[in-house]
Amino acid sequence: MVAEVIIDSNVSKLNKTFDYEIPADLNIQIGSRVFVPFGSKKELDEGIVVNIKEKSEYKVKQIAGLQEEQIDDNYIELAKWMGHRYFCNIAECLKLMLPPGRTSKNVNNRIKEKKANCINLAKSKDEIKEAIENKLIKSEKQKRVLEFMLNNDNVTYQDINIFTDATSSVINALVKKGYISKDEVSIERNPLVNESVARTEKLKLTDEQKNAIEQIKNSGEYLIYGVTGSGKTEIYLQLIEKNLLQGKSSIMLVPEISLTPQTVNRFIARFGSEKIAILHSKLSIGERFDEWNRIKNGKAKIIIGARSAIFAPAQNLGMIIIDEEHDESYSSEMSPRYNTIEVAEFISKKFEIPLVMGSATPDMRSFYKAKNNQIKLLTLTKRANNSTLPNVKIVDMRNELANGNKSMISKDLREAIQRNIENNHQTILFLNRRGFSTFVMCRDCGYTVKCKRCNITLTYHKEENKLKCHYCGYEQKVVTECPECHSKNIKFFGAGTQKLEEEVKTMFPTATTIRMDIDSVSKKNSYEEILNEFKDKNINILIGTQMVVKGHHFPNVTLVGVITADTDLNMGDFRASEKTFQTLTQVSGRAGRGNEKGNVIIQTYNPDNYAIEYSKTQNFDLFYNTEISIRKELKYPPFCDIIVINMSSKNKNDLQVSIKNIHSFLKDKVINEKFGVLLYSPVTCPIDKIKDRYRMRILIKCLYDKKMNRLINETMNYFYGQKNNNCRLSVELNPNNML
DNA sequence: AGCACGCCGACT
DNA sequence: GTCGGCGTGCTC
Repeated sequence: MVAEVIIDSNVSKLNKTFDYEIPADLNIQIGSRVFVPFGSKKELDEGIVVNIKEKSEYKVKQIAGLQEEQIDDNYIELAKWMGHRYFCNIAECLKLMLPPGRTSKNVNNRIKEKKANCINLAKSKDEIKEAIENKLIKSEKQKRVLEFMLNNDNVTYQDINIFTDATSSVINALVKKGYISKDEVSIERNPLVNESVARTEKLKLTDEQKNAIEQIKNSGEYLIYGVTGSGKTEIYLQLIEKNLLQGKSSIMLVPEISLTPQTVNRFIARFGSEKIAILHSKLSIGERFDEWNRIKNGKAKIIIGARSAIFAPAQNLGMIIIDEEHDESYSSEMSPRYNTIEVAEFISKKFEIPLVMGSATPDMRSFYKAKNNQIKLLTLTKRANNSTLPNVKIVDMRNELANGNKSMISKDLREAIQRNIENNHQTILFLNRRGFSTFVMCRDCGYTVKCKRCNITLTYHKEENKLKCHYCGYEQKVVTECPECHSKNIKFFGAGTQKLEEEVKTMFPTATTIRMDIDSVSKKNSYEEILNEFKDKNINILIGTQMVVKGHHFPNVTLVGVITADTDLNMGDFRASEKTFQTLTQVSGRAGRGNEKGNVIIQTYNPDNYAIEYSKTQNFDLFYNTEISIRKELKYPPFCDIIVINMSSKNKNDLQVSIKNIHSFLKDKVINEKFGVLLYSPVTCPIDKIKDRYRMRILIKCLYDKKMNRLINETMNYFYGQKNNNCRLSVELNPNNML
C-alpha cells in the first residue's frame, strides 16, 4: 500500500502530496504522523498521511517511522479545505491541529535546538558536557536537568521544555525521578487554578432566553442577537450544561481581548475548573500543551479560547459557541488567513452539531444570512437585569471650534466629567489612536516625517520623546528642524491617548487618571492589572484605545466619552460605517452597568452620519437596513466576496512587471471563461511600502465559488511556476482591513 | 526550504 | 588542474 503524505513545510512548491510505501509493520492510517526520507536530506522529515491508495506512479521511498498521536480524519479534510479556500499550505493548516510545541521539524532536531537555546551555546552533547564542566550553567537545577538529558537518550521534547516552558507533567516526572527537589517546584502552572471561585447556580431565565435554549437543539446555525446585558452568557452556560449532561464537550470562542479572568471565572463558578480548558495567546507552550492534553484525553469538556481554540481536539464535540461573532479577531491576519466562523461552519456540518453565534451588533454577513433564513435568528429584546440603556448625547465638534474651544474635550463632556468626579463616579474616555500626536509637519514647506521603511507618518510619543512608526516599530529622535528646508517651524498635529491624558490632567488637576493602550500595557502593567487598578482604586478616569471597549464590567462607571467617533469613518474601507456603529455601541455599553443610569457623550465632526446617529439609540435594525441597501447598490459583501491579491518586492520595477503579468493571466482567464467577476487593475496599496518592501495589489469582486477558487489557485501555481524576482504573493479572502 | 549538480573564474 | 562561488532544479 502507498500513503500520500503532506511534508511539514511552508514552502509553496511543496504544497502537494508525496507518495510513500507503507511498511508492513506500521499501522498507518489517514491522519497518521510519520517520519519520511525526503530529497537528499540526511535528517528525516515529519509528514502527515492524508490519503492511502494501492499504487503510485512514482518510484517511492518507504515511511521510516510513526508517531503515536494522530489527527482525526475529519480534521485532515478540514485542513485540505482550508488550504484551498485560504490559499495556503495544507501543512500550515495541519499545524493548527497538532499538539502545541510539536509543530516543526523532527524530534531530534527539536531537542538539538532546545539544548542549544537553553544554554545558548551548546549544539551537541560534548558541548553540553563542556559547558557543565566549565560551570557555564548558573542554575543548579538547569545543570541537573542537563545531566539528566545527557544520561538519557529518550529524553522527550517536553522534558527539554523545562528550560523555557515547563509543563506540570514534566516537572512532576522530574521530581519523581529525583532530578529536582519538590521545594524547587514553586510554579503552579495550571492557568486556571489561581483562586477558588464560589459556585453559582443556574439563573432564572426570561421567556426570550428560555425560548432560545429550547430552539437550539439540532445541528444548524443560530444567531443570538441581543443588546448588551440581555443575558447571552447565561444562555451559553445552560447550553453547555445540557451538553455536559449528555457527555458531550463544547467549544466556546471569545475575542482574544475579552478572555479575561472575569469571563473565565463565570464558567468556573458554574462548572468547576477540572472540566474547563483555557486556550489563549498568553499561555506558554508548556501550559498550552497541558491544556491540549486535558482536552485530548477527555478530562476537559468545556473549551474556552480565542480563535485557534476552534481546532482543539475536543472529544465527542456537541456544540460550538462563538461569542461576539462580529469581532475582527475571528479573522486571522496571519497565514493561514482563515475565517473562524467559516471553519466553525465546516466543523459543525461535519459533526452535525449546532453552531451558536451571539452579538449585540452582528456582522452584516451573519445578519443577512439570518434574514434569509440560512441562520436561525434568536432575538433578545430585554435586558436581563432590567437595567436601561444609557443616555447618549452627540456633540458636534464643529460648533465647539466655532465657539473658541480648541481642546479635545467639548464643553458638555467637560461638565459631565466634572459632575462625575464630584459624585465619586468613574469615567471612561475612548480615543482610537495611541501616542501623543499623529503627525509632525513643517509649517513652511509642508514636509512630514515618515518611516523610511513603511512610508507611514511617524507618531510623536511624548513620554519617550520619540517618533514611532506604528507599523514596524521603528523609532527615531524628535526633529526640531525640518530636514528639507531647515526651518524650525515644526508643528505637531492630531492627537492621541497621551495628549488626551495630558489635557485631562490639566483640565482636572485633582482627578486620578490611568491610561490603557499598547504602549502602557506592554511596558509596565498587564492589561489585567490596569483594569484592576482602575476598578479597585476607584480611579476617576480611564483613558484608552479599543482595548477598553470589550466585555468589561465596571459597576461604578456612569460616563463614557468618545473623543472622536470619526476615526473609523475616515479610514477608506467599505466596512467603515459598520465598524463605527459597532465600536460606538460597544463603548456605550460600558456605561451604567450598575444601578445608576449611564451617560454617553459622543464627539464627532459628522453628527449626521447614519452610523453615528443610529448608535445613539443602539438601533441595530435601523442601521442594518440602511447599510445593507448601500452594500447591495455598491456590490459589497454580503452580496459578493472580495479577493485581494497582494504582491510585494524590494524592487519597485520588478514588482510592477510581475503584478502586470499576474493581472493579464487573470484577465485572459476571466474573459475566456466568462466569469461573472469584477477584476480591477493593479494598484499601489494605500500603504505603499512596509519594511522596505513595495506593495501593490489586485482587487477582485466576485462570488467566491468553486470555479473562482480554482482560478485563484491556478494563478498562484502560475506565479510559483515562474521566476519571481524576489516578489512575494499572498492572497486574502474578505480581509479585515484594506490597508 | 535544503541539497546536489554544474558551469565559470581564481588561485596553488 | 581543483576549489568554491552561486544560479538552477528537484524532492514521492
